[in-house]
Amino acid sequence: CVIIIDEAHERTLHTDILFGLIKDIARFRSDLKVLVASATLDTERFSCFFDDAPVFRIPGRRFPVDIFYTKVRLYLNPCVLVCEEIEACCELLQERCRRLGSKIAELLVLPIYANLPSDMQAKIFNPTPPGARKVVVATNIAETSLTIDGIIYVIDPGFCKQKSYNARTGMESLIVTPCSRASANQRAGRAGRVAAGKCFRLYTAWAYKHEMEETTVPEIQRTNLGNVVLLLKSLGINDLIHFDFMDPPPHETLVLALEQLYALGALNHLGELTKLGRRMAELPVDPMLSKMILASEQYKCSEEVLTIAAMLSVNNSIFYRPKDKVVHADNARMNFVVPGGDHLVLLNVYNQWVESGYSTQWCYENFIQFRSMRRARDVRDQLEGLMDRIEVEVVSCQGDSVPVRKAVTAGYFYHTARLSKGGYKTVKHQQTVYVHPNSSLFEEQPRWLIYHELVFTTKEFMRQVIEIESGWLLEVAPHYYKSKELEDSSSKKMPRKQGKTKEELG
DNA sequence: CTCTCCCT
Repeated sequence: CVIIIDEAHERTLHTDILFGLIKDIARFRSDLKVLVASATLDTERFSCFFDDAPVFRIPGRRFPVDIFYTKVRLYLNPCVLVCEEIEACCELLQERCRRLGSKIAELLVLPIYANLPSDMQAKIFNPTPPGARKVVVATNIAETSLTIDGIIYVIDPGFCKQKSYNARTGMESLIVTPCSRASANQRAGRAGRVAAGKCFRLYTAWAYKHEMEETTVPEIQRTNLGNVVLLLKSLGINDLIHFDFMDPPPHETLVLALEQLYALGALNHLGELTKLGRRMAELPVDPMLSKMILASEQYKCSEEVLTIAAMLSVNNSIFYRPKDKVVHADNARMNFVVPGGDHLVLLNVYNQWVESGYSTQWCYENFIQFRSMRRARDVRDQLEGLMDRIEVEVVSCQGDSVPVRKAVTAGYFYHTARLSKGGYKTVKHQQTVYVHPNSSLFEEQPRWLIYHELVFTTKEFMRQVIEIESGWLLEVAPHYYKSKELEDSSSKKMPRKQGKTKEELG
């Protein structure tokens, strides 16, 4: 039996988990052969992790790429770095071309990024007309995920946008950071696929050598580990603090994940998986989402909650808002607003799309991204298929929003915010947070809110919020909230302290 | 008063 782990250098969350599991299994399976394939040269790390496994070097078939550095660090126009980098950069280039007029040959400027509608993505593959040149302005989608034929020159600004996770506050953010040398080399390599090429790095040779990290920080060290911990527990791995990770995640991240799973009732006070936890682990989604789906059984609204879970899983890419049609797009979006909050708006969008017969035209007319809807439908189908296994009957609450909001509360009570004089504060950490301006509740400002996620961009924003009543918190999580902590007159609103230490839970 | 690196 042979297991191959390909693209190991990408160090995704899942390959890293696989490393740990396979190393463990290989110890008592002498018939098992493991082959780890990596495109980078840091083979020693992999070899060392797998008990000094032998290394084979397979030469690649690539053309040479000349690399040029600048004398000083060059930055793209600052506005390009601050917001909507790809679109802004395209506009900048096009404006320069207009000013040069007939002095230069025609230059096609084309953007590419994952959330760009597919028909616009397809343009980068069209053959360039004779005499013209093509510039593709890309995110790191072009670094790994797709290959564009005929690229001879690469310009590398030396930055990337990376997700980072703060386990103390449970907040994630996208931060522009210098990329690693491995990433820079991957980018340069894109110039040498069809012929000898050139790569222009907008930074100095010194910066490359001394300032950049050798490799990118693996995803496992900068993400929420809730579902990883639940998965490992369900596989019978109890001592996560001592699990053999190639690069262990921050201790606080593991502790927070354990703490949240305990609060959700997925783990008992010994850190063992409960019956509820076992059912939660059957669903390939984050623990809170999983708990929300399981709670929908009690409130007889699984039909609606499955849709909401699916819509929440396609991150913020449902509504299409092109720059030149902002007013139209915002009007279209307003037409979907229903009372109660964003989850119910998403439910409304999905249901109307179902009524349209899953129509592409309907999406186009309503400024909805078809690709995201199709993805939501796939996720929903997959989740619905698992309902049997976790013994949840698929039923509808027929338009009543209370059961739906209670089910959301049952999964997300950890994400409660309360309106006070200074604005919203999280109940857990008394952290000041803001309703995202895209939210349907942006102007309403209800007293009690549950947020789906907390993201830092220009401020600490709650994205996807739903209005709740404080009494529901007691109903769905009596073990977590005590009634007097929710009284309006009380000045301190703290959840009950959890007496479990990491040792007990780990 | 926003603003999306990538994938499951």
